[in-house]
Amino acid sequence: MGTRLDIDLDRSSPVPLYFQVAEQIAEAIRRGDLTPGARLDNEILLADQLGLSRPTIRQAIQYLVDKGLLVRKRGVGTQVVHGQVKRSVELTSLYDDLRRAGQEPTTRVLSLRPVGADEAIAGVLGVAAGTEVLHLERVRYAGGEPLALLHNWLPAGAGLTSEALAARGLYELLRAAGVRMRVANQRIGARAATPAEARLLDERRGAPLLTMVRTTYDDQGRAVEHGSHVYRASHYSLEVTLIER
Amino acid sequence: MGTRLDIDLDRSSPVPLYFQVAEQIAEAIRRGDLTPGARLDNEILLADQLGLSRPTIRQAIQYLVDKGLLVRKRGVGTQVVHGQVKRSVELTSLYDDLRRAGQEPTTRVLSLRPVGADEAIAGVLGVAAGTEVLHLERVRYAGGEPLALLHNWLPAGAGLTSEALAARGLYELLRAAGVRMRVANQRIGARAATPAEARLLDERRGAPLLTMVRTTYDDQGRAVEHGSHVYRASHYSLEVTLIER
DNA sequence: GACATCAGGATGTCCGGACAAAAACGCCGT
DNA sequence: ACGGCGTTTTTGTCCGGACATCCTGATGTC
Repeated sequence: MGTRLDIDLDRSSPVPLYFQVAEQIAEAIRRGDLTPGARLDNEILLADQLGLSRPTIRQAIQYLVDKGLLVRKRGVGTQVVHGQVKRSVELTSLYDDLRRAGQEPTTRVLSLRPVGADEAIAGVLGVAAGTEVLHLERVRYAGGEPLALLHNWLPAGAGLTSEALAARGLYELLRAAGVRMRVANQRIGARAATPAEARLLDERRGAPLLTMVRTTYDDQGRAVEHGSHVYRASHYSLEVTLIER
Repeated sequence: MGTRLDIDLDRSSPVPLYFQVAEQIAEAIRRGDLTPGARLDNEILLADQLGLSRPTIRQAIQYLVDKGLLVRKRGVGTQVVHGQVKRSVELTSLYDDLRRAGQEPTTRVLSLRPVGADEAIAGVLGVAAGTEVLHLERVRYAGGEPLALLHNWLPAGAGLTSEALAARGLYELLRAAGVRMRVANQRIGARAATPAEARLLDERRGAPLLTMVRTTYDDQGRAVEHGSHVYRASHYSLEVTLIER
């Protein structure tokens, strides 16, 4: 039944076999070799064709099911999901999003200095009140227009400089510094622009702004970054994809 | 090392063993028996204690890692994640959220009738333009105050009545009708209230509103619901948790 | 012809074992 | 006292098999 996939495995590679399989199936879907609704061969047959065991195949398929690319149904089989589920959502920053959209974002750093954490900031970052944390204030531009006003607080000032921040995104710099971000909690709302915000963002006073307060945690659940951002609603919206397991 | 968990298994239950284990570990974390940072016994020991095999234990732990409750590190062990990662995000509706928050939501159905799908709606629902779809317009109240104006389009009018919608949430009704929602794509933005919206929501004209356009798909990737909603920004915000795998 | 029953096919769950790789620890020499 | 090396611990990956459960379609009966 199934479209005969040709998947080649490299057993000497450090990349796990299940991952090699998953990637090549995903690639076949992207390429269009596997069209939406197409049924994969059953797991046992697939395992046989590739010379792998069924658990390994299952692990590969499960990985793609979690990503929303495949759908399994007991007694029926495994199919490529119908409809284009825009794959997105990873832990990205505004900068990443803009870059991917082909825009050329620029950044103006308004402020970059250590401050004593007040009660609220200390609470979310999980440090004692009064501890020195790095406070960061930036304006992000895209296409020559101001887009967002970004406030961030970070526990350990990991060697961030104004120059680096002007050229690259915060998340990119943190990742390069070896920080492994894993969980982010975001609260999204809206409110009217204050006069100061309106001036910085080239909007009328009282214009609707999209607000996002986010705290990002690493592997260990330690807060690595806390941000309070406002976006020009007329120029930006957020996209989120949820997958129920 | 680990705090001795007592987990009891029911092998005659139809609930999978790995799920029984996962639930009881999660419960121990919620209860505080397992504090953040606490190390679990290693997988082999755990399997031995419970009389299960290692793969089963691994499946249980993996489930909790995916949910963001545990963290695994090779050579180290499995720990309860530090910091409270507010668990949320499943595919819920505004109604569910309010109920969980202890509020008593009410709904006024403004309109409930079949309409011919225009180009845009037909596109997102995956039907031919002009096909009859159910259009639904509601105002949601909480604590006696209007909170949101909800517009929805559904492909097959699955026996929805005004009475049912006044008493329960749309998602609840769909689930009860056997619809299995799995993926949702949301775009979140903000804009100023139109005069009509301001009147319905008891806001001033031009007040900032949070907007959300969502399309929900089932197992097969078929669209089951499309909604365009506006929320009073002064009374509501959205919370989203992202977990990177 | 319609409904109930049965068989086949597929995924779901679970077991037991084996080796690899990464991280932490202790030992030892300098 | 310090640094390097090997050992131990623990999770990561992979195998092969067994039975359960669910869905679908065909068969058979009324």
